[in-house]
Amino acid sequence: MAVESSPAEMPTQYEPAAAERRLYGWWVERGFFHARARTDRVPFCIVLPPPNVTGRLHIGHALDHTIQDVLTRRARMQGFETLWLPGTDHAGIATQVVVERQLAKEGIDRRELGREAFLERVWRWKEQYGGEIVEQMKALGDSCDWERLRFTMDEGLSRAVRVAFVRMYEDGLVYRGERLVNWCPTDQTALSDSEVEHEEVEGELVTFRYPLSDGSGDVAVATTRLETMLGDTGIAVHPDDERYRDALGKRVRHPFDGRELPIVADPAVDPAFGTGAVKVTPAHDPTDFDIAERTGLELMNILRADATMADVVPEEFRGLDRYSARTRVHERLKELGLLVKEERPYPHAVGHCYRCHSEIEPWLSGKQWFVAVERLKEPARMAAKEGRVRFIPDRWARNYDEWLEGLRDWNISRQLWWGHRIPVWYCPGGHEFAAVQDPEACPQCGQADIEQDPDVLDTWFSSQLWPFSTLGWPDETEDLATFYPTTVLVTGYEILYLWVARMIMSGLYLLGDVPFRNVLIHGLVRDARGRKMSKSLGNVIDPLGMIERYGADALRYALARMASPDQQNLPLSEEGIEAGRNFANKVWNAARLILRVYRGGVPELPPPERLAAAQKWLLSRYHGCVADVSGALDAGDISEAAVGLHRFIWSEFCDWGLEMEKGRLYEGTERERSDAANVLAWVLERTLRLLHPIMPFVTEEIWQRLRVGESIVLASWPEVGELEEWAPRFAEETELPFVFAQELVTEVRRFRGDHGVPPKSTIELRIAERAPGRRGLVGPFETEIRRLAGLSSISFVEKGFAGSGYARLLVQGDPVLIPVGDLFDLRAETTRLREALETARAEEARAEAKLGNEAFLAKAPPEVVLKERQKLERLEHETSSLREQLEQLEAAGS
RNA sequence: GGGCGCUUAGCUCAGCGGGAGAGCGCUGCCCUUACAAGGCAGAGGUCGAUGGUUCGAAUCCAUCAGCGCCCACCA
Repeated sequence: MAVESSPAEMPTQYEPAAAERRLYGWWVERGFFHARARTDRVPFCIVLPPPNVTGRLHIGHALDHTIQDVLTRRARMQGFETLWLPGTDHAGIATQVVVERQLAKEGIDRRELGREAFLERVWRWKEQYGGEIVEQMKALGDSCDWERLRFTMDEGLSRAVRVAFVRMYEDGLVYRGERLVNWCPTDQTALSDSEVEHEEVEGELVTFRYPLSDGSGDVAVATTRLETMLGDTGIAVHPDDERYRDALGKRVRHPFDGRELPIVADPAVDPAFGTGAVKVTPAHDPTDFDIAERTGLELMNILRADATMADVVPEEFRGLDRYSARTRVHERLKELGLLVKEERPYPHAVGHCYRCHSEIEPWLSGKQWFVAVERLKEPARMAAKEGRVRFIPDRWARNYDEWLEGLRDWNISRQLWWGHRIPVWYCPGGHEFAAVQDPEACPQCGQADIEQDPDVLDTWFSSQLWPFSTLGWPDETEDLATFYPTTVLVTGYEILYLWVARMIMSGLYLLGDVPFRNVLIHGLVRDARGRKMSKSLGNVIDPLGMIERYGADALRYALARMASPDQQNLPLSEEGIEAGRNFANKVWNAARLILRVYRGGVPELPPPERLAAAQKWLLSRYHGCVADVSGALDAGDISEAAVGLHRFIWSEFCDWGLEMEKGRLYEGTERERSDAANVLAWVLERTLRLLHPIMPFVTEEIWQRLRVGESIVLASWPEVGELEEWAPRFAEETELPFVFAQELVTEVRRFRGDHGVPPKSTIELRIAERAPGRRGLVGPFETEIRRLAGLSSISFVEKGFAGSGYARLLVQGDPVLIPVGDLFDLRAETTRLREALETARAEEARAEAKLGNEAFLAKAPPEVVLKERQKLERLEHETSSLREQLEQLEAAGS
């Protein structure tokens, strides 16, 4: 799809919308993003953290995807066999809840519908909305291999889940047990520890008394969840607590149902806290559960699945929800005079459901499935310690390690319907077995009326297999052989434990190797759910709206610019995206200029002896840019790369590089024009390639107009070594003269501005040579200086030159004289020079003091001392010049 | 309760041992044939506080203050 339009047809403003759609479709059609498993190239692979199938792309995805696409596109240009594998997650709870809500609007409860009909509804929902996020990824420009698109409930991935489960089951790593679980009363399912978010709430701590049943007094206990006292089955004190020595073995009487609760001793009780006595509610508190196990206290489950009071509690509380029950218990204790103390507010952390945000109840929900993590965690810790998995930034490695160290068994059964059903069957004969294929009968006793476990697996159970299940595991596919372990995983830190750590454990266990060699962890964009952050920027930023308005490149640039690995919070504003849009437009217009003078084809650099100093300068700056960008990307610092490109393109290439070529381009000889055009096109073409991973569309759009190849997607990544031979020489040759030229031009422009001298009136400039060699400094850039500063001529005068009617500027200590005639008011300039003299003198004094310091001379490295000497020399030169100028001015003015 | 991070220009952040930087915002001038989504010039900071190490500290160390995040079964 070579672009046929000529430069003249390039509008003055870049228009992203049409270009993006056209280019993306063409890229996919040409198969540029498709990776081959049979390859001689070195593989590079990223698997996309699968977004929820029914989700919409939010700004957090946009960031995550931008980083991945930058790495992917660059790897492709570097010649790797590059695979970015996309896919979506069925997101068990999240999706089920959405569909349930949908049904609720129609007045239907999922239980009425039945499991199969309900699942049909979910699948229909998935078909309807499941593709949306894929389309949105395309709008962003994600260069995924769409031929490999996966979904966690695909046939292949479902089989991977079963194989993994069965293998772990048979290996004793998956077991079934009855323990307290984190129960969400709203979603009515168990959750793993990782799915519980602890948050501070302003609670209350209520202390009340249990009367001893022998009438010899009472025992005070405290709680933040007063309603749980209905399920108390004992009181515990520390075994060594003197205060309760006599109470041990006695009983207290429950004030509402008269049950007698034993007082037991357990070391888990902290005698220093509160009264030193703890009410024990084994069925509703993990610590209490453990105490009960050790001391033999009974379990009393007082909650129903929806967190209302069960029938075991006294009638007056029955059916109340937990909060009403709390109030009611409070009232009744007060009536009975058993309340001792109320502390309110009493801030403490309470677990909340990560999906619906209800308060979690520790609850006995019958038997649940668990993964025993003891044997999994050590290999995973070792892999990080030995560097087989590298975290970027590496401080996450420590968090990872400590999390694994404290990890407890993982509850994987969910009381949901949407998900991978647990592949375990039970037969009336009491046998239990796991199978990859649906069995017809019990393998032990042959009975046919077997029943499958009703629960489904935690979504993260399938997610943990993602880096290899997507590549074909458990089959030994070519994809798996080529691309596993993958190169890098890119993700936010919020799912480091939920997901990343588990992939490492399962990859090591099931395949014997880590799933990825690097984990690039980025910060969080202030997100769409309006989550905290006191300094909220206000409204949610919708990536798609931004793409429509400013273009995908603009959004990508804004995100890339923030994506520094060290940053945890990545604030994004619409102004930032606007800046991205402006940048794209800047590149576009630089290209417009060049395309007016460059005919297309592969640019060729003129031989070095034909290069103007300005061209050598530009080439050496370009060389620095390649090194910076490559270095930044190697270190995973997308931000650094984006900022470096912006600086080079805008402040160096456009502001000076292009401006300095205009003379040759518009007024030069035929050869000068052609050489200048080639140099500019050469730098532009390579710069586009450097920028392409971040801003794929505008770079392709321009690159094709340069007619250097089919697509920039397949172009090679610019070599740092390309100018290795010349760049240092160019830099050395041009650096000092360029800085002088730049300062001179700026000073003259400032002078024009301050005194209203219009750009069109040319100036005959004189430079008083104070030091030898100034002519040599001006020479290489003389024509450029004249053009940019609007000078008709530059001449040199002796240093004592004392003509009147001149304004006197100072450039690097050299007096620069601008003829201004008799009517010109020089007072402003005089003031300016005075101020300049003052600062220069202050700096001079500082340098003198430093060089007069013996310790400095003795201990500072020689190059620092040398630098300081040069600085002092320069300042001396400058102050004496300034004094002289002032004298001249005063003489002329008087 | 444990751990991590942040505090630099009005805003958002780079710099992490040797002369305070960027983007946006602000001020002035300019529709100069690449770009007004632009050009040119400019204003603006005792680098959170205190103490220490050092010839030299925004940069290293300690303490403190404020902010944020992660982890955590103290009623």
